[in-house]
Amino acid sequence: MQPDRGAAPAGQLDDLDRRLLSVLAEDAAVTNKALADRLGLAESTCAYRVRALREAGVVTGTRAQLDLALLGYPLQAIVKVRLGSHTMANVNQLYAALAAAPGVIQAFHLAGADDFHLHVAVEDAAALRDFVLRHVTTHRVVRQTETHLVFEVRRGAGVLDRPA
Amino acid sequence: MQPDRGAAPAGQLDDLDRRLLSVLAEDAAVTNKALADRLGLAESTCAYRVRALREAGVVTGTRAQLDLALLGYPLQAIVKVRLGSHTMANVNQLYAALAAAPGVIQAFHLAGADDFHLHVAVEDAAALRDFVLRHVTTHRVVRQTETHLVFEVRRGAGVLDRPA
DNA sequence: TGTGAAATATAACGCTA
DNA sequence: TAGCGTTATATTTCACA
Repeated sequence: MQPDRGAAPAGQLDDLDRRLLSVLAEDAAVTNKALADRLGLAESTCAYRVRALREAGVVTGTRAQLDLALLGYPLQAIVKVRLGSHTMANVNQLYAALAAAPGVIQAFHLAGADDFHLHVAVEDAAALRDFVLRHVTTHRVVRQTETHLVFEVRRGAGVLDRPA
Repeated sequence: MQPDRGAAPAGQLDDLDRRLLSVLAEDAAVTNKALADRLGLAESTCAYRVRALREAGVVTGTRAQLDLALLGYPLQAIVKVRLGSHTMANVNQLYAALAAAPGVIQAFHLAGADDFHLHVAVEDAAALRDFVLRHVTTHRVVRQTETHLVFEVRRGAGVLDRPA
């Protein structure tokens, strides 16, 4: 068992870690050499820190980002879902079903009047209607839905670009 | 519901492309060899298709996914924003400012009563109040905001797991 | 589709401030 | 203790046949 050489524990991220994560959050495919050069680090140091961040669970994975319009799903919407009954079994079961519905990008479980917000991508308006009728309102526990067209989604600044 | 054929990029996406994208969407760091093995392709063929998808713009990039709670931002919220004036200049300028605000993960521009939904991650309740007061309500064009705690966010099934 | 050269990643080590 | 430079080894990528 290797004694850890100060592997960055989850609670103590320094500014260097934040800059590393900031780059990786934008482009996870960057090579270790390029990353090291960009931050003025030695390659060995850079590789070590990145691995430590991975092992600490700060980096949970890497995902390819897709152009949904090019894939044939140019229409996006937010579907607000309100329940009639809030037993834990109802909520959990519905949440799983909604998240698994085809076309759902993200499913938010919220506090407030709306129980869930579904961010969905579909082919066209007809497909959107079909989605709601088929995968949302069919559940008996769903009392009400409200669907809003998404004009545009932008990635935000994220949490890393803060003043240290 | 038939997906219309007009929306596809230069090369039509076949079922193989969808399976490639499905894997890459879950783990962009998968090696070409592993990806080829998993789909029963030759490595060179697999590499060629992935590159073609990249060049076609279907894959727009790869991003590291971070554990926001471990980073020190365990609280997430949806901030609904309503405007008082909807001139194009107002909307565009505000949208840019909101998306650039620290802590914003995603910014949705919507049709309907709410103009924007901001998905934000913050340190605690005080930071959430601070975020709204400092980066949202300070803009004169903002008429009203409404903030909802996010219990949980789940990744949805996405658009690729549909019946072909 | 297959192959081999070049690039890259990984892990270990001693050294330095 | 954290960073650096180096080494050796394994793996991956990419152009070309």
